[in-house]
Amino acid sequence: MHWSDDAHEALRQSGKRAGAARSHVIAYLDGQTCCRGAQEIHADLVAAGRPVGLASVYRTLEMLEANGLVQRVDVGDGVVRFEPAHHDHHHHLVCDDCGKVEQFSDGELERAIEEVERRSGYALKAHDVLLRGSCAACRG
Amino acid sequence: MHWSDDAHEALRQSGKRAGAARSHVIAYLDGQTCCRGAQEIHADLVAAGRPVGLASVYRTLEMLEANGLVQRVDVGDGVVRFEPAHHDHHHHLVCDDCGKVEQFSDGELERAIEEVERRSGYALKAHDVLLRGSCAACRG
DNA sequence: GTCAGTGCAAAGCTTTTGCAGCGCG
DNA sequence: CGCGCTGCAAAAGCTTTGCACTGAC
Repeated sequence: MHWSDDAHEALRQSGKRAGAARSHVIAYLDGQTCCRGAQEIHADLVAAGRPVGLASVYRTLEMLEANGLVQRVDVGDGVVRFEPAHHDHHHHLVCDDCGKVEQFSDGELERAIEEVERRSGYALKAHDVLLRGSCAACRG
Repeated sequence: MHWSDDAHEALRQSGKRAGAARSHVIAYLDGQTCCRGAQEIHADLVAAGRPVGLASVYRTLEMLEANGLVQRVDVGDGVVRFEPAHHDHHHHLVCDDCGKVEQFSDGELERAIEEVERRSGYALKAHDVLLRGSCAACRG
């Protein structure tokens, strides 16, 4: 069972119709390992010979986010990125020099966050951890 | 010793000149308890009868960030915020419903992050933790 | 056949940049 | 007095919105 199947099914059940643009965006996201921005998704799809309107990419991402199917990732460079809400929870490392974004995960960190969430008084829906610095390549 | 004194001193030592706009922005930030966006700073300064060009606010924030005097805070709403790089390290809780931003801090969380940083292979300069959800008021 | 989905283009925002002139050092 | 800081205005991105049309159901 792929994420794309879950996504299509969830949208169908919420009364949305399936169009070509949405299918292309969902298929594209399913093949990615980390977060992607709307412009990036649009450019890649056009390059792959699957022309999709930029507006449709934004609208699809908005819809996916509203249904909890993608998670918003903001690394602070003015571009909003999204990634499939997989089960393999992770966070991000950003290189301030070259802009590269990598992922990592850590159980101890998750436990600490859960504890904070419990005491916060908020009904929390998501959390993000962002580490910024210079990657090995840029340091050299 | 206020943060504003540190800021002025650090900028002076890095060969920058002091102008009215910069002084107003620094004084403003010194009186804030949490992060502020550039437009917000500009509007507040104008309202306070200290007219400052919006471009100067951006340029001052950029300069302060380059010198490590302010920390960038991005809560994912398309506005980049900044707050003085105080010694009291903290992170942020964002209410997705009303947009309110609060702060919190937790030693266990910091320890976990430090451990991840150590193993990352990056030369890390900063980290951020963002918790998103609904605050007590919006849940009611 | 209806109406949501799509694409294009225009508008809206925040942020950045160009440039003339003021003023700190 | 020179050069950096400032402010205005224009430009540059990313994102959103309006509108006519296509196509899913």
